[in-house]
Order: sequence, then C-alpha cells, then structure tokens
Amino acid sequence: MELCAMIEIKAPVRVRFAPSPTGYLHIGGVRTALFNWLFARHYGGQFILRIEDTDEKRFVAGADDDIMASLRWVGIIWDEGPDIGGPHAPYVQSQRSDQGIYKTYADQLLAAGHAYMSFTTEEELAQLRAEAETKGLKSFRFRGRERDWPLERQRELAATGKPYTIRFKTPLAGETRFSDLVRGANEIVVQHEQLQDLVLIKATGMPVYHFAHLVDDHLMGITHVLRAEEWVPSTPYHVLLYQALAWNLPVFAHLPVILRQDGKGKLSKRKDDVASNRFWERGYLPEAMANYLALQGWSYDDKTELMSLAEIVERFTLDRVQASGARWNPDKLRDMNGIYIRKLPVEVVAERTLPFLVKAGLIADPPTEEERAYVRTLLPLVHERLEELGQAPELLECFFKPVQPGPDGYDPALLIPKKLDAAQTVGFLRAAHATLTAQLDWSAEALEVRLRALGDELGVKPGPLFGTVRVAVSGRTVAPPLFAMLAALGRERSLARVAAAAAALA
RNA sequence: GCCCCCAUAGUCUAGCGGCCUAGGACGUCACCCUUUCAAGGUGAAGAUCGCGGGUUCGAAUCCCGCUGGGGGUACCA
Repeated sequence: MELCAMIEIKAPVRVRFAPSPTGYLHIGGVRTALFNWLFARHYGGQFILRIEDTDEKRFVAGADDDIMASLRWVGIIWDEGPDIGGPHAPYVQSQRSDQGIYKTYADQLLAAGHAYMSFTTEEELAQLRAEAETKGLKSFRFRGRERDWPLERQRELAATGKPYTIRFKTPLAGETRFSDLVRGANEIVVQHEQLQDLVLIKATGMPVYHFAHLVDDHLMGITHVLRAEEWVPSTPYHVLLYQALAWNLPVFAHLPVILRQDGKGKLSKRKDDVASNRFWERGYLPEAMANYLALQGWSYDDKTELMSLAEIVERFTLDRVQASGARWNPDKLRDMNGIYIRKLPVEVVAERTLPFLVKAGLIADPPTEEERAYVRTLLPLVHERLEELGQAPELLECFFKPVQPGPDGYDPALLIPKKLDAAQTVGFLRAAHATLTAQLDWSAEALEVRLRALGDELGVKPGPLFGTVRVAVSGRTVAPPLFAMLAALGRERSLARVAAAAAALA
C-alpha cells in the first residue's frame, strides 16, 4: 500500500535525457532515453533532450547528430531539444554556460557560503592523492584549505589571475538520505564524511556535470530524474546542492545498468559491439529494438513480451522497473527481430531489404524498377529465414551472381549426396537436365510435379535428388525451397547451372 | 581499501506471506512437419528461489548477518 501511494504520479510530468556528445550512443543510453520517453508519454508529460557537452576534452564533433539519429530510429521524439528549441532554449550546455547561467548560481552559492574558490591545481591534487595512497589506509577526501577563508580573501587571490575552481562546501558531518522509486521504500543513506568538496565550476569556467545538470533540471522544470544506476553514489551531492540552493528536489529513479554479455561489468563502447547504429546497419527493426530494450529492466506481466511501442507506453510504470542489472542478450534480441520481420508484410520486407542488397553490390544504386520487382518475387523465399535484414544478400546472392562449380565457385563435392558417388550424381543431374529441358511450364508447382515424377522414375528418394539440384542451382546445401528457387531463377539459368554441375562431375 | 546498490534456471524475467508440486521467454536437446535450412507444432532437461539465522500457524516473498555480483570513488559524464 505504502509503495502504491509513493509512486502515484501527478501530471504534468517533465523528464529529460541528457547525453554527452563524446561519441555514438550505445544501447544502454538508448534504453535510458526510452524509459524516460515512455514515462513521459504514459503520464502525458514532456520529454526533453538536452546536450551535456561540458567535457571539452572528450567532445566529439557531430556526436550530437549521431545521438539524435539513434533516438529517432527507435521512435523517440522529444518535445523540446537542441534542434527544435523550446521555452527553455538553448538546450546545449556549452551555450548555456556562455550565457553565464551556471556562473550565476555558482556566485549565489559563493555568496551564501556554500561554495568557495579552490586554488589547488590538478597537479597538486594528484600529488596529494598519491601521498595519501602511500600512507595507506584512509581514502582520500579532498577539502580545500580555502573552504574556511573569508570570501574577500578568495576574491583577492582570484584577482591576481591565479586559476581556481569553485567547489561545493560539502558538510563535514551528518548524513543525507533520499529515496528512489526503483529501489522502493527504503531510503539510501550516505554519511557526509564519505563525501568531499565537489568541483562545481572547472578552472576553464565550464561547469561540471553534477552542477550543470541540476541547474538545468531546475530551470527546465524537470519533475523526475530517471537515469542509470551509476548515478546513485553521487546523488547525495545533488540533494545537498538542491538544499543549498533552496530548490525543490525532483523525484529520483535510478534504472538498472545493462551488463555485458559475459556479466563482467557494464556495457562499454570499446569492448562491446553495442553502438546503436550498428543495429540498423545489420538490419534490426526499430520496433524490435524498442521492444527488446523495454524488457531490459521492465516487464509487463508473467507472459507478455511482444508489444508495440503504443502498448508499452500504455503499460509502462516505474513500479515494474527492476533494480537489479540486466545482462545484454543478443540472442534474444535477434530472435525478437526475426519475429518482427516475420510479422511484417512481405512487400514491406522487400522494400526494407533493398538498401542491404545495394550495399552488397547485388543491385544498382538506386535499384531499377526491374530489380525492385525481382526482389519482391524473391523475398517470399527467404522472408521467414531472416533474423536480420542484413542476412538477405547472402541468402539471395545466387539470384544475382553467377553460380558455378570449381575453384572460382562452389566445391563440386557438395553435389554428391550422402552414400552416393559421383557417377550416380552425374546420372541424376543429366536426367534432371533432360526433364527440365522438356519442361515448358516453369511454375514452381509444375516443376515440383515433374521432378517428383523424375524421382519415381529413377527410383530415388526426393531428398538426394532435390539436394543435388539445389546445390547445382544455388551453389550451397542450405538454400530456399528448391522449386520456388528454380521458378525465380528462370528456365535458362537453371538449365545452364544443372548442365555445368553435371559437366563438373563427369 | 572505503562507500552505495543488487541477488528466482546459462540469460531476461513473473512472483509483493498461503493461489508455487515456482509461471513465461531466449538459448539447449528430442520428436512431428518436411526436398536442405528455417519457420511452425509438441515435449524435455535446467532453479535445494545465493548461504545461514530469525519473525510467522505458514516465507521465494518480511528482518538480520554472510557470501557473491555490480556501481561509485576525476577540474569525465
């Protein structure tokens, strides 16, 4: 009961996703954005996109466009953001920093005695840390010596041109507690002695995440902060900062991390193949990705897994978000993608497959009308075999490229069915060639009737006979159904390939 | 090291004190269908609900400890 009361959510809800443009967005980021978006939509609120580019060193030009493309791909649409603006523009922190927004509040904290100018340089800090380490035992918690100086003295030193950071005067004693919707009713308690004097504004004048995000969240009217679990340890700083600024706290909900496939740590860009654009490049459908991602940490009930975005929006609530980490499972994603591909009308799959065939060089760029039509006739043969659209080129290759036995093509040994020899196989192929040459009706149905009859005439089971012809025609043992393949390939090419196969073994 | 979070099959999860002889899905295996491969159908294996204590008539569900895993510990986000 208590839990229900706590998670009752009143509109209007405003949430944000605030990525840092340091590279492409990985799948974990997409998940976090998705949960924010689902939450906003479920409660009829707003979802805001904000670019947090306060890290000048790791900034990657163009990363913001890449990130936005990833979000749009899975169907996330923001109500306010860097590209479309909004009542709280700009939505890019470097621009907001230029406007002096963060400085204003830093000054306010300075004046109120909640912050101070720290003249300790990064090098000195590194040395202090190293010293603390050699002395062993105690962990290093930095408190600047200037924290007790009068503000005037700090200003005088700053006036000499000595570089400084602005640090938060974190309370030395006591504790901070806060609650988290995902982690339930229990409050998280942190002792202040575990904290240190956090940098608010860097020596460059740029704010640090901990400060900038909070100023913006307040200014932008963010009501709920849904972010990944890795932010839990720094939340006490944020709470303290809200209190120092006399601002209302948003509601926190820390989403479970997505763990690597082997379970050893969270997903990382360097070690894991999880860039979101990799998935559309390989032919994942955004609807499948959204569905899978929604299930990484959230569930609807004990049975339902396949849901459209609209259904997920309707059903998404935070009380069904899990606190424990979810391991990245590409097998499950692939399976789900296959289901979504099969659910799509075959003409649509044909259309969506075109770019992959173009990229593989199988058809022209852009595809001609004939090619498009041909792909439409081909797709039913592979539709249900596709788990990634990117597999289409390999499966359809034999319809666009020559197939021949020998060093430049397939291994002729593949033609010979199990327990049979080359001589017998040549017999099959010649018989098949003769039969097919006489065959005028080239429909799959007619071909099937004719070749089954041939099997009876030869006294062979369908398996070996069809298998040989399959290899002759496609160059591989695993291929779409034979008769449809022959029909799609056409009379001439089929006959030529069967003849070439017979010749190779003769 | 210190702090914080988490803990149901290999994986994702359902479960909010009796409906649980623990449900679903991925993966695995078998069988059916079948011209190969898939898809589809049927079924199986796989969880002493991490371990140990409590609380209770009754615990996967509540409490404590332990263990394990994860996260954090930057003038990164």
